[in-house]
Amino acid sequence: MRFMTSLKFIDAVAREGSIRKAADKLAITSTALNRRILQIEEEIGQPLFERLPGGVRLNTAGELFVQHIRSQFADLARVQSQIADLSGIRRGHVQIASGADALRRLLPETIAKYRAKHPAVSFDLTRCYGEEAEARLFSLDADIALIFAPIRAAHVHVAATLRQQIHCVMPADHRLAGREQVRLRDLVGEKLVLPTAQSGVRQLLDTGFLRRNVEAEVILSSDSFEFMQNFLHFESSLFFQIPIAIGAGGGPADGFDRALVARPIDTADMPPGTLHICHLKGRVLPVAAAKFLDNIITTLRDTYHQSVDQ
Amino acid sequence: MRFMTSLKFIDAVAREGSIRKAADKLAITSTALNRRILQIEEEIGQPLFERLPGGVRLNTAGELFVQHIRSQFADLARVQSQIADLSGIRRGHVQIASGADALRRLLPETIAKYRAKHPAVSFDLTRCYGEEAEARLFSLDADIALIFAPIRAAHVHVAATLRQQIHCVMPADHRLAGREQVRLRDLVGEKLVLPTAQSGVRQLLDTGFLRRNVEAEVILSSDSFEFMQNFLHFESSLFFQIPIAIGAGGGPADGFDRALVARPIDTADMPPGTLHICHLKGRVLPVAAAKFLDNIITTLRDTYHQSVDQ
DNA sequence: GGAAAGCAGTGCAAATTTTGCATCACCTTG
DNA sequence: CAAGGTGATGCAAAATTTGCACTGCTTTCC
Repeated sequence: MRFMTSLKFIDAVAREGSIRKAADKLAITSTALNRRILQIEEEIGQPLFERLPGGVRLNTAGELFVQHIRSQFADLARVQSQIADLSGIRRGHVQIASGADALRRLLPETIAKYRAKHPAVSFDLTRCYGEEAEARLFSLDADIALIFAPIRAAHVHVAATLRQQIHCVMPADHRLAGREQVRLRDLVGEKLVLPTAQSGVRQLLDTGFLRRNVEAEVILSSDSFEFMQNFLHFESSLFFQIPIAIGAGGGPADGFDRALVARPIDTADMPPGTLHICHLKGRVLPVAAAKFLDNIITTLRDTYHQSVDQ
Repeated sequence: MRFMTSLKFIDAVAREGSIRKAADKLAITSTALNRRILQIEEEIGQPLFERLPGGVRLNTAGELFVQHIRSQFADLARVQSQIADLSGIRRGHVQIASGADALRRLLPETIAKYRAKHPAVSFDLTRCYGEEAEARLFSLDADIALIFAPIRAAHVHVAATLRQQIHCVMPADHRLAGREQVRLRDLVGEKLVLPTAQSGVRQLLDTGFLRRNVEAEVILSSDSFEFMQNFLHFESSLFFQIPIAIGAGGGPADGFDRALVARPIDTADMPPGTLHICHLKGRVLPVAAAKFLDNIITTLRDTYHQSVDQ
């Protein structure tokens, strides 16, 4: 997109915090880049960057302008995707910010299914926690966010929600494996492997332990579900997941080998958490992203036979 | 704005319906313009214009793209205005679509008052009827619309409303001039001068006559209030206006010389109409426009001692 | 039916703009 | 005080954009 280069350059400089570094990334000389920026600043009538000894930084005007630039890019992507759709070819790029939960089963499955129908659509998956996901929606670095945590910011539009009870994952021969449900007090004395504090699952668990006055023996915190799951094979312990991470649908490879089973926490001890499927409020998504969002929602509805929309 | 030229060119061609004509307006050769358009079409990957024997016309993709372009321009204007505001200087250009009513007194007064405080803000006033005003908001050719008629389109956001009773304007020595209010049946046998059919005032009057079964003798229809008012000096007749057009506040020149008086229609015969002060839904107005909108609303509130907001 | 006038598209050379090199002035860090 | 980082600037080369002359097409008007 020739006519957007100057704007792209400004965005790059803002991100890098240095004209020379940005020039390297953009494969031009710093002097050319410098002059483009000076020219635009002159056209705007005011500087957009503060010149610091170690580089440049956006000033207030620059912040406003860069935000404008980014929304332009996002809107251009939307228009392009819509135009491509006119000729029957769905084309585009979908950027998703998601917690680790949805990245385990839900997104791989849903994306593969979608790409089977529309191979010209590419995806970008970024794993992050609630707050960062919201920030990514705002900075237009993400089209869609899947957040298993309360929504904080007002600028986030929740397209759908899904209630998910936390499950306790344990070796198949564990004393609790026979139960239909697990009570929190059953976990006393058990060695627990929990997600990091930023995770929505962890926050729910901590609240539950606190309220039920259960002393949890946390032997390990990790942000990797894969690590935690594999750890169970070496040291007998418990970890926790929500159904979308387990793949309750029960596909060919359902996330667990035979040696592990998942049992839900009793809802009396801990209410289900909410998975939020979101995009930026007021934003019209590119066709590819909008349709993929629909796909996620119908997939979830079909899999969990729950009302999903909001 | 160097970096917007290509987009400005496309917009111009779309408006003119011909590359040559647009080139004339833009003061470049048609060949240069032609090639810029071909280049952008190539970058988009699809033609934006249909080539007709008599010129060019946007195709579906082009419609989408041009709409995107226009929203970009509008948003850029917003950002520029916001940046200018940062340095204390309010700068900008406010585009207003308004019925003839508000153009008589309300807007001249309000704009002059605003410009006294912010002389770097320029204005563009376009007189038009409800439907066109809504279209102008949508095509971003207007920031603000003042419409004395029902709002039809869903994309219009009504920032404020003001109830306005239609007044009957007559020579000061007319037999009805003594009344506090005028009933519709009093108008039987009178020679009436009415606004054109598209006007909101006319539509209210027609409805009223129909409902009260009054045979109105319309000797003249016009879209010019000034013409109608002056006509009364030559042939004794009645015409109709709403308070904002008369200047109920009663400034130094209150729109009428001594020879004319205005009396409201009895609300039992005809409910007051509604003046809608609108902008495009979901749009963030440039600072200059947003603040001017506030000014209109406070002016109206102070003048008419009515609750104005909605 | 044919000429005239309108339109968009194209090859080629001139004009303009953008780029890169060398270099300056400035600041921080060691 | 030197070294290494930053953004800014003069000048010539490279790249792009522009304008002219012209083509091929269609409609319109005589």
